[in-house]
Amino acid sequence: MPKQRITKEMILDVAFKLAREKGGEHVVLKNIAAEIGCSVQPIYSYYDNMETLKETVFGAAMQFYNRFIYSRVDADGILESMARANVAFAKYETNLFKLLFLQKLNGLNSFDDIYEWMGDKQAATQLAEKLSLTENEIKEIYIMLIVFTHGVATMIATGGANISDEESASVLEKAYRAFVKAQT
Amino acid sequence: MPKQRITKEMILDVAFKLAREKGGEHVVLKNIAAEIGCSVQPIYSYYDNMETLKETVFGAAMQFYNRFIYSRVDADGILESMARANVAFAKYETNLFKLLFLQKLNGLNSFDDIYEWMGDKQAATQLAEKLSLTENEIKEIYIMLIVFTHGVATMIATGGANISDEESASVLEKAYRAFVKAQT
DNA sequence: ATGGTTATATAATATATGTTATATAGCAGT
DNA sequence: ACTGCTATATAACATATATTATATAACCAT
Repeated sequence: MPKQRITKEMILDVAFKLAREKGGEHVVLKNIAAEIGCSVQPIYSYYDNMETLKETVFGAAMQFYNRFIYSRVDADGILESMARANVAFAKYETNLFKLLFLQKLNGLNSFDDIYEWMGDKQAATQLAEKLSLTENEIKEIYIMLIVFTHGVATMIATGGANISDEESASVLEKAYRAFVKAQT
Repeated sequence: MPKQRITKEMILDVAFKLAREKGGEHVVLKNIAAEIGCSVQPIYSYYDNMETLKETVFGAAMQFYNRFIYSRVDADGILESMARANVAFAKYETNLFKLLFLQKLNGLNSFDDIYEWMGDKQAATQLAEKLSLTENEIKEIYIMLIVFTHGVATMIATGGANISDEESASVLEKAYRAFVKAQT
């Protein structure tokens, strides 16, 4: 049999690159094939249909997001750095941000779910000691800050992204301090 | 000439209803024609192309949004009621919320722009007296609350909308108090 | 070297959308 | 009643997408 010129990885890489650089709506058969320089058959030999390929791209985007955030988390100032990282993701990886957080539904049912879903429990415990607050109070602060951060991030992602990093960092800091102060 | 059976208003009404009840992506030629029970010609006789019709639908959605919000604004507690109204819009008019705030770009460049764009100046002046704060401090609170509200609204609109009105009202109230307290 | 397996290419098919061309038929004015 | 204008219908055309069918050609085993 002839050796394979196109691998499953090549297809996913190109599809992900399209999603990242042009937006999720550009992840279509002909664009992928054209970018690789092949026909549509290799794609169908690895993926049953476009649907499953797009799901794989979504998973890759989620993985990319997690690495992006964790690479920017700072041990002192966990919540603030995480908030800044999320806003940076919305600004510099706008297409992926939209794909992950503005299109797909993830079925949250309460704000506690948000904490479960996004929360980093270890960080919460550490911070409770540092600020000498209860874990429940930290949780409260965390949820409030996540919601606020998501507001900033969404506005940046949908608004054309011209708010400077300094300005968004400043507003995040204000929100964080306000939420901490409120627990007094 | 034969009397016209289909009016421009009928077309816009049906297109808007589709956007509201099924989502913006369902505003397509055949759906509109099918819903009215006519061919595609009347639509083209009133609108040059689908693009302009969709822009008109967007405008109608914006008008609907403004009425929705203003009908729920309460004279005492302007900011809180406006925040709750925005979250209610995201929950009960999810399709329109997505159309207006999660898809189109509106080109904001700074958070001051947000204030200019969304802000109700009169409310700000009144509130400044009531809380005996400067207008700049009110502006600060306003911007922070708008961002927070947008975070809640977006999470509800994209997350499947099962957070109760009480829970979201409670979290909005907390945020408002935190932002007011921070100006002390 | 030859034949068979299979990776890939080419091309056909299906569906959804928008747009335009042609046909029909209802009403106003004479 | 006839003529002509025009609102609407029917149908053709164009494009974009996914999917499937058929053809080709490269490589391994014999």
